[in-house]
Amino acid sequence: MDSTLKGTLHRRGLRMTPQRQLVLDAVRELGHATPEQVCSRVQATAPAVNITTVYRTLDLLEELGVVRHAHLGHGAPTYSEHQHRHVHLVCHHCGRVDEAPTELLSDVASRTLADLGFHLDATHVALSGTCVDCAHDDEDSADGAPEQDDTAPQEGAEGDR
Amino acid sequence: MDSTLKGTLHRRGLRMTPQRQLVLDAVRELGHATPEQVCSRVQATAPAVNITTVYRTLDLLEELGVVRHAHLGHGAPTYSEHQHRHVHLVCHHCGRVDEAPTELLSDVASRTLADLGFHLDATHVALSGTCVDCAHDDEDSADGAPEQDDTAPQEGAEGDR
DNA sequence: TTCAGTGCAAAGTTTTTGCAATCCC
DNA sequence: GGGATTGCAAAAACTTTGCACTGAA
Repeated sequence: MDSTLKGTLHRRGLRMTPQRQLVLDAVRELGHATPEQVCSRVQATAPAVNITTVYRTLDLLEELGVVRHAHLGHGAPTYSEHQHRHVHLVCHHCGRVDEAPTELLSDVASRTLADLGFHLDATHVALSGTCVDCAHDDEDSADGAPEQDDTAPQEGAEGDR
Repeated sequence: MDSTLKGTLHRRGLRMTPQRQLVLDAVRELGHATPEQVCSRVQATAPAVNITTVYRTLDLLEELGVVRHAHLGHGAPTYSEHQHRHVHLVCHHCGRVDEAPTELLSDVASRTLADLGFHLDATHVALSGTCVDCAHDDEDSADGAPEQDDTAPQEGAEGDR
C-alpha cells in the first residue's frame, strides 16, 4: 500500500500540504527534536510557517503513526520517526542524546512483564545519566561546579531546568 | 551529623521555616508528586502557602540533596525523597506509577557503561509502558493487536499531554 | 466549489522573577 | 536588627484555541 505521507493522509480523507511534508522532513533530519527545533528547521526553508502549524502537524503525524514523541530530560517532548526505534540515553549534564538498540531493555521488559504485568515500551522515554565526555570532565577538571556538597554525591543533580 | 532539615539548612546558613518543613513532609507523604500536587497537600494544612514558595522550596531541597525530581510521562516533573530510590514505571494509558527496585536496571547500566561510557542514573527518568490493568482492558475490548499496534491508538487518558 | 488547513492573535498552563513585608536566628 | 524568606503580582515560557482567509482535491 501507499506509504507516502500523501497516501497516508488521503486514506483518512486528509490533505497533503507543503507544511506537512516540511515538518516530516525536519523530524527525519533532526532525529529527535522539540517542536520548537522542528519549527526552526522548517522555517529555514519556509519562513512563513507558523509554530502553531508545527504543533498541530506533529500531533497529526503522531496520530497517523508516522512520528512518535518521547520525553527526554526536561519538559519538552521530542519527536522522531516512528520506525526510528531505539532507547534514548540523555546526559543531564550537557543534554546530549545517545542511542542504544531497543534490545538493551528486552531483559528488563521480560522482568517487568513477569513481575508486575507491566508492558514496557522501551522507546517512549529516555534513560538519564552522564555521558562519556561529562564523566571525564568531572574527573579531569573539578572546574566551576563543586556544588554537590557533602550530602550524597549521587549522579542526578542539576543539568535540568 | 544532624540530618534534620533544620540542621541541613543551618549548615548552609539557611533558615528553617514552617513552609519548608511542610513541603518536605508533603513530598514524603506523596511519594512522587508534581509541584502542584505538593502545593495542594501543603495548603491542606496551611492554606496561605503560595505555589511560588513550593517551587522555590523544591528547588532548594533538591539542591540540598534532600529530594530529587524525575520526569514521569508528560512534562511535569515529580519530586520524591532522595533516598526513595527506585525505577518508575509509568503507564501512559492511565498515568499510574509502579515502582521497581533499581537493580532492575543494573545489567543495563553495566552495558551502557561498557558500550558507550554512559553512566546510567536509573532513578531519574521513568520507563513508560502499559500497566496490568490497562493491558487487560485492551484484551477485553478486543480489537486485536495488543502489542505491536502502538501505531495510532495510544495515549488514552491523562497519561500524556 | 468545498471544506480541510493555515496564519495570526489571543487565551491557557506552568514556572520564574521583582519587590516590599515578614519573621527566623 | 539584619538578612533570608515569603506572598503577591507581573512576566516569561510553552501550548492550545478561535476565527477568517487560503488552497488542495
